[in-house]
Amino acid sequence: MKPPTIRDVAERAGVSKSLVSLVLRGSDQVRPEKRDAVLAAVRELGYRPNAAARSLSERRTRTVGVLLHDLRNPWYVELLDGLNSPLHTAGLRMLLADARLGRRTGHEPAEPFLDLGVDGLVVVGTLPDPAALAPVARRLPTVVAGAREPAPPGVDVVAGDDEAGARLVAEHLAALGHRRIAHIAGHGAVAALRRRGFEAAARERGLDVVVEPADLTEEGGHRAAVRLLGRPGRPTAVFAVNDMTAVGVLSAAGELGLRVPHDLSVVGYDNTSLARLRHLWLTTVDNAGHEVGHRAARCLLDRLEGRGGAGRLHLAAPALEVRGTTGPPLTA
Amino acid sequence: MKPPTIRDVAERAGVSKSLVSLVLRGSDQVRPEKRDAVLAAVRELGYRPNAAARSLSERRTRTVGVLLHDLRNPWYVELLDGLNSPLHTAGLRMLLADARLGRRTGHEPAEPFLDLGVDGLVVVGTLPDPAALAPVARRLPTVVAGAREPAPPGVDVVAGDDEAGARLVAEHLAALGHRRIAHIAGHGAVAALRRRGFEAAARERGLDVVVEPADLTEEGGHRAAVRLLGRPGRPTAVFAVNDMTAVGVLSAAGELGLRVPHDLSVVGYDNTSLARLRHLWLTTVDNAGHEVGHRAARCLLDRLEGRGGAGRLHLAAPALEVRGTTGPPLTA
DNA sequence: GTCAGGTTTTGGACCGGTCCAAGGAACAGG
DNA sequence: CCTGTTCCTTGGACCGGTCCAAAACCTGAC
Repeated sequence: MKPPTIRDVAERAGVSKSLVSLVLRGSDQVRPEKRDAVLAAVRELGYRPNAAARSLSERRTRTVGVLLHDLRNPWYVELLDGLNSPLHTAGLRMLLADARLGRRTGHEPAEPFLDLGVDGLVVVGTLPDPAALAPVARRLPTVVAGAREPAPPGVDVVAGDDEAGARLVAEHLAALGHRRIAHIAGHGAVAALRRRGFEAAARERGLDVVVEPADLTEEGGHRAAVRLLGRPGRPTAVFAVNDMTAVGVLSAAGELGLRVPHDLSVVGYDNTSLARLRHLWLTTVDNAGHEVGHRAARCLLDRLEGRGGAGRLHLAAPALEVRGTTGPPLTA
Repeated sequence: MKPPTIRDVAERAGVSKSLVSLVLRGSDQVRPEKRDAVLAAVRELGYRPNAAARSLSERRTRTVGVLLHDLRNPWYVELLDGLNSPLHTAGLRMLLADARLGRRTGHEPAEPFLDLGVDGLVVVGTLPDPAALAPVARRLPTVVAGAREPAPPGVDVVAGDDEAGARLVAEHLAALGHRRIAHIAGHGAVAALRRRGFEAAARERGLDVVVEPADLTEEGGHRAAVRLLGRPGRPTAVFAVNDMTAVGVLSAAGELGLRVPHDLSVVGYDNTSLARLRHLWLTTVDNAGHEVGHRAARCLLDRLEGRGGAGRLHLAAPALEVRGTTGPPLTA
């Protein structure tokens, strides 16, 4: 009835439990005939190693915790995919948790991971309270992926190069002939970088930039766009801090009777599935989520192998994804 | 250097490790002064129980595995939320895995959970291979949430009542005065139920129903809509099998010069965040994801407490969410 | 036939908890 | 003061693996 243990296997194969353990861990110090006997017994009994026992004695779990900022934001999906394959080939499994789901309980979101004894931690996106990460990072190899907030010492940060991505947008709009452009800005470190890159590149090209703050929602984008487009001397192009906000701009434009891209060009950021909807077909910036995930995994693996050192910053090159919401300005 | 164990705490508090264990498990058989001494020692040493050791000796992990069909489909987010709170109050943690991420390796997706020794399993959405669930379900209390495929014996199924939801749509369109309506159908058990409920309710009201097959993507919805709306005698309303498909219908309508809802009413299903975008503002059916998750959690908890029995089917009542894409037909 | 040297195999300690039977303390009644 | 209870504590076995030092087994050489 009870699942078989290594000792049951040993008895069946007529060897000691130590030998079974050796075989299961792939030692080459075992005579082939014994190995076969053990493997046969394993098969016959349907033996599965007990992960709890193993991690108890090995003092590691072969598991890394992945703390997601918010499952509702789908931009991280690609990142997870990139994270998964290097970890998997290294024999590590991923364990996901949503920082928001746990928050209600008042606990520090990474705590379950600490209790579970994961070997490492990947934080995806911006945490509600980045400072809370420090005590965890002291005990656990930690990598932050997709956020740019200042990280505790010894933590690697991997992210897309938001400043460069925003410059791509400015260059694209300038090349189309836009002279008067707006940026709908957000809060947080990532948004600040996007704004900075965009403003710098636009100014270098002598463009007029007006910045309007918003939160990172569709609603916020809509409100900001209404303010922006209702004023005299309205811009011919808008760069929104993310795709969600850009969708808000699109709906505001529609309500104001502006056709996109004829009367107004709109650019988002993140290349979420939203932007790929043919109904929206939003020009946006792809921030190389897969690449970010891949490099975050490599960073973590490095640290797990003992190569510690100070936290480094890795940036992946973003790419402009030109779709249907940008074109030359009306006056050009 | 090493994290403190229960024995370190015992030594510090001047008691035996057994007493520490009693205190930590909240026994009332302990004299208050000893309890305080133990708790103080725990605090001073920063002791955290070792989950691996605990599950090894308790023979359970206080963890349930949640197997997601596909992280890219966001409809399950609400469901997860509903799942989380009952489990959390029962002292169980959730462990997420994506069936697609692991599939590449050729392994059965629930296997990592088996090795990890989770106490129960929640399968969210339709699995690539439902039959693969049977061997797992024999070993583990299992609940399927949000799918309607036939489940192995002893597995509870919790889902929204898709047939009833689809009836709501038919009633809504009939009440608006539509007489000639179309359904864009999908594959799978859920899609079949939606189609059945819709057709039955429409026929009862003497409506003309034409059904067009599609896959469950935006692209598929678009193509189906083009076929449907290009023919003579086109319907005045379209009920799409899900929101994604409905968005495809919207874009097709736009390209054909049909205004929504003036020339064409469109209804989706799932009430995803997509439908809530004011740019789309899609009339849709909310399938009570939170409720489904909640009831799935209760089912699992019941089974964990030994109340086994045959698998039951629980249906949650869906609700129509009327937004901007439905209205009276032109001819009415 | 014995022995050195290498290869396989094994028993037992250990990882950090839980659990239980038995031991000790305290207190009431005789 | 002794005894029987009740209440609190404790030592030690156990969960199912890993790991290591020592034992057992070979092999070829002398």
